[in-house]
Amino acid sequence: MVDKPCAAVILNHMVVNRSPRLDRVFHALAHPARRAILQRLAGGEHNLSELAAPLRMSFPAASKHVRVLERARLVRRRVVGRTHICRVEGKPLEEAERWLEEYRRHWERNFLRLDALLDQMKAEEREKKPDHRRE
Amino acid sequence: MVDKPCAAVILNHMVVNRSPRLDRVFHALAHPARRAILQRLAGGEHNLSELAAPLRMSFPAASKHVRVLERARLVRRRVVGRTHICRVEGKPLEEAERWLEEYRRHWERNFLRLDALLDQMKAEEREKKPDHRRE
DNA sequence: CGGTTTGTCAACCATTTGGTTTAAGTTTTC
DNA sequence: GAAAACTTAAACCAAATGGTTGACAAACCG
Repeated sequence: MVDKPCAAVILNHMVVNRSPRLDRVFHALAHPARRAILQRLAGGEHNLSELAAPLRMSFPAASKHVRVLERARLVRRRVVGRTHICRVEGKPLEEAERWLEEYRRHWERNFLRLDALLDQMKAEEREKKPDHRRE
Repeated sequence: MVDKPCAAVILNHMVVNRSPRLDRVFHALAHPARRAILQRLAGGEHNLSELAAPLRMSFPAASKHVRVLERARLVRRRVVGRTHICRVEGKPLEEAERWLEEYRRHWERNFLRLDALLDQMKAEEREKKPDHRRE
């Protein structure tokens, strides 16, 4: 009852491919303030005050953004004295990059296959044009 | 009045580095249903009914997800008759990948620099240890 | 023509997000 | 010990998200 036979093959990979970690990573990257924080941290460690200073928002707001980055495991903090020092973490980003890479790979492979199919159809049409079936 | 001199250099790149397109792309990728739609579309074109079928949600909900993907320019639709046929678009994803790549580059370069700094500090400490200053 | 398929729109709802302000908790410093 | 620095917590708010249902508009098929 699936719409098309070729769709069933693809369904192996999806239906509901839950991945809360990936959700959190992409969501964390979806806000300019959080990307700014990450870019800042890419230059080295900073505490919360330093991170919040250039952002045009209140300190608690910036603190919440850092917390979002932590939930996505993109940032880790260590508390030394009264300051909370943050640094970036690489592994979660790798997963996101891997998803994008696989997506692109799948997509480009399909394009090649589509080109081949079009060539084949063109060749078939050249040989026998009497058989006229739509769809 | 900026906290540290080295911070001012980095501030060129940020403060408020608005990029609504990037926001939309990452936000679009942050939901499992939308990633599933993209993976499905990576295998070829589909209309809305086909996209909505495997998703455990109402048709209008799925339609909204496709609309989010369209606003992010990750998906384009063409209307033929009563069916809306969707296909993936590659360029916006490239921008996201570029951001991730630059972020990683910046971050890894800093790690190298940090290693060099640690070596230098170790060497200095070896030569003259009388100067004992905390921080 | 009438019914079915395909899809949108509008209204509604619960939850999350992103922001604020004010208060409170720890360290450090003087 | 008092003040200042660095953060969190709590209360609150507006807007966005993610989902539902029901009504409607086309387009296709019989």
